[in-house]
Amino acid sequence: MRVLIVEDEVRLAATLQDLMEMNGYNADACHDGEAGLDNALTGIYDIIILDVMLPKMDGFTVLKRLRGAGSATPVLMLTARDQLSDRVEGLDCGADYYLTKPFEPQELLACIRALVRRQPELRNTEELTYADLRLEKNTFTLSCEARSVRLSRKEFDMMELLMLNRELVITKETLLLKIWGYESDAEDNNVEVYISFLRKKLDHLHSRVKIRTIRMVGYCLADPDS
Amino acid sequence: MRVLIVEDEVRLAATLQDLMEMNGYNADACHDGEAGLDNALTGIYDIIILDVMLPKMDGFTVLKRLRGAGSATPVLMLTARDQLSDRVEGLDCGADYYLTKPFEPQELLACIRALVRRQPELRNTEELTYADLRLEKNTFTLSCEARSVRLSRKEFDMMELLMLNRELVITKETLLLKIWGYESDAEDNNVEVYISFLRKKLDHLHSRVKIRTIRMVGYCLADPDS
DNA sequence: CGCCGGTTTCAGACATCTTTCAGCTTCCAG
DNA sequence: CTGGAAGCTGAAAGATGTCTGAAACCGGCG
Repeated sequence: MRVLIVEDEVRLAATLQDLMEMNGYNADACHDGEAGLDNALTGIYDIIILDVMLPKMDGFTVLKRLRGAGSATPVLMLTARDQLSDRVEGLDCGADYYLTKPFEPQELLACIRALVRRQPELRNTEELTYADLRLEKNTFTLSCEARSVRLSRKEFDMMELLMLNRELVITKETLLLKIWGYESDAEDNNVEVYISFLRKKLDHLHSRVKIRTIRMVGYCLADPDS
Repeated sequence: MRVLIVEDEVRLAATLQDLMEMNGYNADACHDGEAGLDNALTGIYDIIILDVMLPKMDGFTVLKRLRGAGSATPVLMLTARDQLSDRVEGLDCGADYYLTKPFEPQELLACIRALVRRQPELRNTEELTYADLRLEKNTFTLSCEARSVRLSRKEFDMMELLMLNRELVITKETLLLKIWGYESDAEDNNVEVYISFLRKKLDHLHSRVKIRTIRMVGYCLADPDS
């Protein structure tokens, strides 16, 4: 789960980023509207936290452009201004939630949980299942029948993406962006290595699920018995 | 678009109902938790506006039961209480938005628009069919009845062109240009080799579709049963 | 500091796709 | 009927993409 934070107060942005990461999200931050829009448009984020007052381009404009480009990523607007007209404008531009500073970390987290819950594909159930596999989100544990193994952070992220996509192919590019982030210099081989780790663990679990390679395209899960 | 209003202050409920109807929604109101839950469970509502303090069953309980019953209808919680713990509890029970009284009608309407705006994105399962064949674009898979084979990149490109052209003859030159590109030194024989690959795979699929050769011109698909 | 789990890097093995080529068949004109 | 052009196809070589074990790296922790 990857969160983009667009907030010009660098210290607050850093605090938010820490808060998110402490709670199991991957988070990137940027500090002006243009960068925010660019990053948001990559489409790799599941949630965007957007300040209203920003250098270069204000939050409303960012939001309008983002929606104009067809993105449906949930956006949580964050601002010191508490005017009614702002809130209405924010919501009508396509924001999904409006939180006014100062706010409690707990409230922000609750909002995010609420937004995530709304996205059917990302629904934050405690566990995710596919065929004979069960992925427990809170313990990073993958199990099959009685056996189970612990996954590392990146193994988990990758398995989660694969399980969410089910039999739909997911490209290496997408995996790279969603797991390593847009400003990482990781390359295809990193994905391959982690796919290999996961296959080893699937083997060890004696799961019937396989990770299928679609050459030149990407990967997807396959359940031979279905 | 049908809205359910669950609010014990009868006058406020009536006002809300009017507000909704003035804005093009159908709205029903009820005044205690039990009635609210019953109505909500009918599943006919697109949005539920839910007060927290209610006779017979409080709003949190209504919400929990509603979610417990598997309903995913967007819920906007409405209350005079502004305590952080309430807001967090409301959101974590499954509310989608939390509005505190007093609020402006405009804000309520904006929230509702924001909740309604969400719509599930369509799954992009692009496929191409011809007679008994199905070509899946995302997995490079060609199938016929229960059988299926994977195509390589060039096999896929060629099959796609043939299927797009249906019974229309496509020349070797076109195939060369479209598949190998303008400045490739591939020659006719490359096309022939790939046609041969495809024929082998069609055979293997037991498809009734044949690739017909038109001497000196090119190729096209043919379905003998049509 | 040294250990540890997690992550990244790298190189060689491996698999698959693509090209090439030679020998074959088919078609048709003379 | 015959020869040559056009088309087909199996095999092998060449190119490219993917897998994976091992080692290096790294940040946190005792």
